[in-house]
Amino acid sequence: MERIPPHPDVRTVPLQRVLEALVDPVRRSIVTQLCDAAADLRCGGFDLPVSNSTATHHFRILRETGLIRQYYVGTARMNTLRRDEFDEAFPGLLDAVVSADRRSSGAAATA
Amino acid sequence: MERIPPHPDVRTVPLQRVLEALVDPVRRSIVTQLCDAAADLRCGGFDLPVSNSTATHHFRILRETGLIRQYYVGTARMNTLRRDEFDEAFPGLLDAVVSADRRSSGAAATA
DNA sequence: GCAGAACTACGATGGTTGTCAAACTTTGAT
DNA sequence: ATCAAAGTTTGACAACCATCGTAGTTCTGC
Repeated sequence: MERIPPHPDVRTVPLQRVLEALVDPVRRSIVTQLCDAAADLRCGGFDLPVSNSTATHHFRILRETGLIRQYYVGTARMNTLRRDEFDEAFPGLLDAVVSADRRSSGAAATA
Repeated sequence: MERIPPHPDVRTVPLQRVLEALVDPVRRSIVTQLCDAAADLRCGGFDLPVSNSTATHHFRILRETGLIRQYYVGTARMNTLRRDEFDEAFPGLLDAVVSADRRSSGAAATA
């Protein structure tokens, strides 16, 4: 039996849904961390300021928005960024958001 | 006496604020219409599905986010897109959002 | 000066949503 | 078989925000 609900076709996801997904700082942090990571990450492998149940909620929204793909490895739920598919559906958006997010988060020394 | 509150320096506006501004469909419609318009538009010149007072609310948020600049001409409040400044602060973001928005709104015939 | 046009400001309200704790499920190891 | 680990699900709660109507402000024209 499948433990993970089906992933949507990103091209059918409306822009509204995408922006609603990316407007939340926690979800944006997930996306950014996934973008910076060399490999896929399990849910518990993220640095998040919320409880487990809240994190689950955010992962679900990202999955339903078509931003991430989830799959199980043992008891660990892995997450991968659906970059290519998403870029095709929303060209330039992920790059712009993630880049701006990195500037914001890593804003410390500009000298 | 100034009738319009001061406009922020776009570079000081956090990404969070920008996304919160762009996530609202009415505000995104304002930005898109402004993008498509040849000249500046007065508040009453937009095609919006909300009351006047609500529209004012949205214009204020866009101004405070640094996306639009407002100025009076008689009794008419004019609006202009701060494209260059915004693009410098958030490269690629406006383009990605407006492009995707146009695809969504104008989605009718693909034949 | 007065009327009207064009917006804005002010409360008030309703719906949405991010948050948590507690209980549950599934898998892997002992 | 049992136990722990890793997440999920459910229900409840609080905060935020888009929306509206009404009243107010500023300018133009007569």
